[in-house]
Amino acid sequence: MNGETAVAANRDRPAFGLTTDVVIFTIREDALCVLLVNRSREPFAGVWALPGGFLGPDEALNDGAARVLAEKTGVSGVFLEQLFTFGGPARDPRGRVVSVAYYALVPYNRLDRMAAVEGDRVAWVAVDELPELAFDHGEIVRMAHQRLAAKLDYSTIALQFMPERFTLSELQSVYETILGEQLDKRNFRKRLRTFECIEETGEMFRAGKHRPAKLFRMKQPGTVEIIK
Amino acid sequence: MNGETAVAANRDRPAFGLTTDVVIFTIREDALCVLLVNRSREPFAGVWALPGGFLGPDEALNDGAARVLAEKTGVSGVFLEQLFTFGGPARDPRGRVVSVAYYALVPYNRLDRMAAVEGDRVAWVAVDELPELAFDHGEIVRMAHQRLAAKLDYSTIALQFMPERFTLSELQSVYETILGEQLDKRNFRKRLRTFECIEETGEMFRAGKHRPAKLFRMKQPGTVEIIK
DNA sequence: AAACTTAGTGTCTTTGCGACACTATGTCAA
DNA sequence: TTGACATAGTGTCGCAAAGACACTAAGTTT
Repeated sequence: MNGETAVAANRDRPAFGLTTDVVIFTIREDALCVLLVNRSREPFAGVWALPGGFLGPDEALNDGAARVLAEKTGVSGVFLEQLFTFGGPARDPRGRVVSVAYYALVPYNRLDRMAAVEGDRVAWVAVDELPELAFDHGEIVRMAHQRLAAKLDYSTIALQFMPERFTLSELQSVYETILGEQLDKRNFRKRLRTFECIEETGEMFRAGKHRPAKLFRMKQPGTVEIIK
Repeated sequence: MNGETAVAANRDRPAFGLTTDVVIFTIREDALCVLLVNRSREPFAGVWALPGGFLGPDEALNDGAARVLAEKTGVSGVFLEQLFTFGGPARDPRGRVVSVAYYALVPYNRLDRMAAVEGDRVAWVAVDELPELAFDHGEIVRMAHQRLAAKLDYSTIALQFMPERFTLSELQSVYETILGEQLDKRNFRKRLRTFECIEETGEMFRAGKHRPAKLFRMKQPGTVEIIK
């Protein structure tokens, strides 16, 4: 054994491999999508998996997840939260690897340059059209989706998908996409008003051959408030 | 380096120490208490800390937490859930140790034999009278308490503190202790009825010089239901 | 038997949530 | 220029859940 370890390992204190895997969500064409990577190496070569990587010896968990996010998308400063830690003894055939899973939300307008990065090895895939994933990554995505949907009910997390300025119809569409059901326009806007988390910009958004929509912005971008 | 490691460590895959620390809650004398251990060894010798231990090389995370719980309390089969993973690079002066924190709920009647175990080294301490704790354990307890209180609102988790048979007043007292506020008796019972998770046993409980109370039991002991 | 202690019960009001339909304002084509 | 079209924007009513609120019931003790 010739590598460096961050802590001395012995019988009482075994050493573990530690990775952070990140479920990176965005919304594309009215579908909730996650970023997948096609594995080039064994184990699971050729199989789709979550982006992830081994944690650096002096790296905080959050920083490791943020690094994975930045490496794959070039994006930073977006919503990123710890999801759950997966550590079954048999989850990685290489040996004992524990994964601290995170999930991130990326506004759809921040993926412009992503097309360049995308090749055969990286793809955005709708969560309801997932292929078989490597390791236990399918379970991780399910849990992340569930957590995200639950948070819609009691927080303003959906705003983390929005660009700086957006219309109320766009925001409603985000809710509908994540929840997988249609919402009533008037009830949706009534409830939004009670949150008091967005405000009019005074600008209008023109698209297509119809009435323009007011543009809104978050009052406190980057913060997620808990509702009620 | 002469110990066994569960995965080969090298520059790309550093190895980490991995512990499970468990916030063991119970309710004693109308106070929400956690089990603390007085550390006998450095680091933080003489300082109170959460019970915890290094994960075995072939041990699942849940199993490690259950083992810690059983070692300190002799109790098993109670509510035990993963809370959060703490992995700051400087949280343990010995080196890089990542802790997967769990929390457990122990019914107050299952601590009878605990007095024997208790000595200078182990104690139940009310959460609002915590001393300074080792590592980042103070933060872990705060997060666990917050999670527990939040779950009262949307699940039947409080029943996990109850013995097999209990009165409605006892159950209400548990809610009040965790939330830190008084509840209205009639509204409390009305809401309980809608959960449909407990039933009368037909027995009565006599205590003191007053009217006896009906004894109830959970319909499905050991399960926590999500409400609404 | 009177005082004491906790158990147990129902109504009314307020509030949040869901169902529901029409007008407003722009573009485009005839 | 006008009529057709497409999306933006707006308010009421009914119901169900939640909160405020006070008295009677059934034991024990003196």
